[in-house]
This record gives sequence, structure tokens and C-alpha cells, in this order.
Amino acid sequence: MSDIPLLPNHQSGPKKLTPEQENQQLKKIIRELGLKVTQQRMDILRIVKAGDRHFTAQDIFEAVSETNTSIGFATVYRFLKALSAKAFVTEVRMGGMPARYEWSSQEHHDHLTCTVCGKVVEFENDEIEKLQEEVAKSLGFILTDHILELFGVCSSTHCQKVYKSAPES
Amino acid sequence: MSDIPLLPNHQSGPKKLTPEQENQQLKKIIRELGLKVTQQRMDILRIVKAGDRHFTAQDIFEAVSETNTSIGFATVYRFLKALSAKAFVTEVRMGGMPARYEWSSQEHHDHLTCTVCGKVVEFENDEIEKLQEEVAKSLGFILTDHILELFGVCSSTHCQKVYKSAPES
DNA sequence: ATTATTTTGATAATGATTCTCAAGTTCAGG
DNA sequence: CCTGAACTTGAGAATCATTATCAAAATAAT
Repeated sequence: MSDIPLLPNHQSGPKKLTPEQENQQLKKIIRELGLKVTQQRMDILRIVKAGDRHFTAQDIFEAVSETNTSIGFATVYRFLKALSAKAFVTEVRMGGMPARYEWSSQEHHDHLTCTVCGKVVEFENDEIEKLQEEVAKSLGFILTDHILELFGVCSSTHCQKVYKSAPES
Repeated sequence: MSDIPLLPNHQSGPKKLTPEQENQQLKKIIRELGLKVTQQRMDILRIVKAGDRHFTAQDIFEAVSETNTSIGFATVYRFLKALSAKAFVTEVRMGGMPARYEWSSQEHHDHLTCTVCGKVVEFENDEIEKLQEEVAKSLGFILTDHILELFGVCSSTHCQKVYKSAPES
């Protein structure tokens, strides 16, 4: 129960942490939230920290389900909410689509989404950030957060073609 | 450039249009969408064009209901969708909250929302827009749209106080 | 171990939006 | 101004993501 089957899902940069060390790390995070350490929360946290960049609650549910027989959606949502309340994960809600979550230790970044194929590219731009601060200040606000989502058509020939032949939408 | 007749485009500024002229205007818009002119669509359009800046579907439903006895939610949503498909209105969906719509003839602008009292201030910033274009281009995208929403605390003493005494969120 | 608290998960509930389809309208042509 | 084909409507059901409920199970402190 303390051994984690190493998923071949490590795409890059394997951190040199023994399973035990990783567990301690995860537990520490959970305790920082003022919550009890449970198997479910460990599982969710492990997936969120290790996996691909953007998750939906559904993704996490499915990923955890592979290891842990039965986990409930409620638990996933509850814990993600707790994590994002303390800014361990960032919750991005857009359009009518399910919210996406991502581990937020990394640098802040915004998103550029291809409206044809759905590909998401991340970027960061300090100048834009600075201008945002200025705008807020000039309007008497203390800036606390922002959402910047760009939409466009990516460079793939397929998407370009679809875009150019689009009947005006 | 050329001289632009200043249109008093404020809601307080009464446009010198006879009801009949206004109706013709509305009908023209509906026909441009390739749709039939119906009482419901006229009503919705009138409200959207004349009213306050930001609407939810609920708002529009209620406003129209005052005049037109029974209108369905489906009709409101359907027509708003048609309008936003042709960019007559802009649909902004955020967070878990209902979508907001606004008549988009006016200049493009973004929003700065006070997270305490909910006040929404509009702004526009050409520099930010330009930088967005650059970012997209540098990533090989054709930029077609964007959402920029800033969040902060407005200058009212109440909101400032709440913010400063907040227990860390 | 024992117990006081938390947490969980199945399921119901919610809220916004969309779908379905029978009944009602619109509009072009006679 | 009739008629009918095509388009719209609205009421309610259906979806979808997310929350709430609550008895049963797990955790942590004694």
C-alpha cells in the first residue's frame, strides 16, 4: 500500500524522489490544507502533480480510478476545490466546457487555444502583465487575479484550411 | 481619417428614431441573420440594444416578459446564440456563473471586476491588444478572439476594508 | 483499542443551457 | 387575403458540470 506502481507516464524530467519521499511530500501538502490524509487525497494529488498539464475533474477521476477501485466524483471536486482555494492548483473555467485544473507551482502563464483542433499552447508575457497592473491601478483597483485566453487558428495545414474555407461564423 | 458624425450612443442620449424607424432597423438585423421576423425576436433585440450594458439570459427573459406575456427561455437562448454567431452580441462566459451578453456595436473592451462587491468596470488598452497579436503570431496562430478579465478590489472603502481583513484565501 | 471528527461515495439536487416536438407563425405566391 | 411549406415557439424533458446530503467508513488523538 505504500508502494506506488510506477506508471510509464513520466514524460520528462523524472525527479529523484523515492516513493516514500514523494508520499511525505504529498502528505505535507494535505496537512497544510488542514485536512486529514486519506488514500483518495493522496491519489488525486499524485496524479495532479505528476501528470499532464491540464486536467478536467473527469480526467482525474478516471486516472485515479485505474489505481484506486472506487473513488467518487464528489471527492475529486471537493479536494480540487480545497487545493485551488489555497492556490496549489489553478482552476480555469471557460465557455460551457468543464473546468480545467493545473498544478500551479510552475510559472504563471496564459493560454492560446486553436478553435479548430482544440490545441492549447501556453505562453507568458511580462509586458502584458505589467500593462494589466497599470490598467487596474489607473481605475483604482488592487489587481488580484486575471484570466487571459487567446483564441485563434494554429499553424497546422488542416486547421488553416478549415479556417479559410469556413462559411463565415 | 474622415469626419465621423458623433452619435450620442448613450442610453440617456435619445436617438431620434421613430418607433417605426427603430422597428425597421431591428427587422433588418434579424433578416441579416437569415431568420424570420417574429415578435419575440423583435422584443429581445429591442431590449438587448437599448438596455444596460451586461445581460444574462435571465435578465433578458424577465425584461421581455414584462411586455410580451409568455416567452420561453429556449427562444431567448436560441436567438442570443444566433446573434452572437454573427457577432451582433458578444457572449462572455466565465466561472460557474451564467453567461453575460452585450450588444457589440461599441468599441471592444475588456472587464475589470471587483471580487468583493461585483462591480464591473470596462476598459480598453490598445497596447495589450497589440501584444496579444504579437504573441499569437509568434506562435504561428491567427488570432481570432480573446478574453481578458481582470479581478481585483475596487476603491470603495467597504471593499478595501473587507480585502484587508480577509483571512487569506 | 475507543471515540470524537472527518471523510467518503452513492445518489439526489441544482443551475445553466440545450433539445424535442406538437402547435402556432411567417411569408411567398396565387 | 388565402394556402401551404418552412420556420418558430414554448413547455417540459434532457444534459452537463458541479454541489449538497447523509449514512457508513476511515482517521487521528486519547
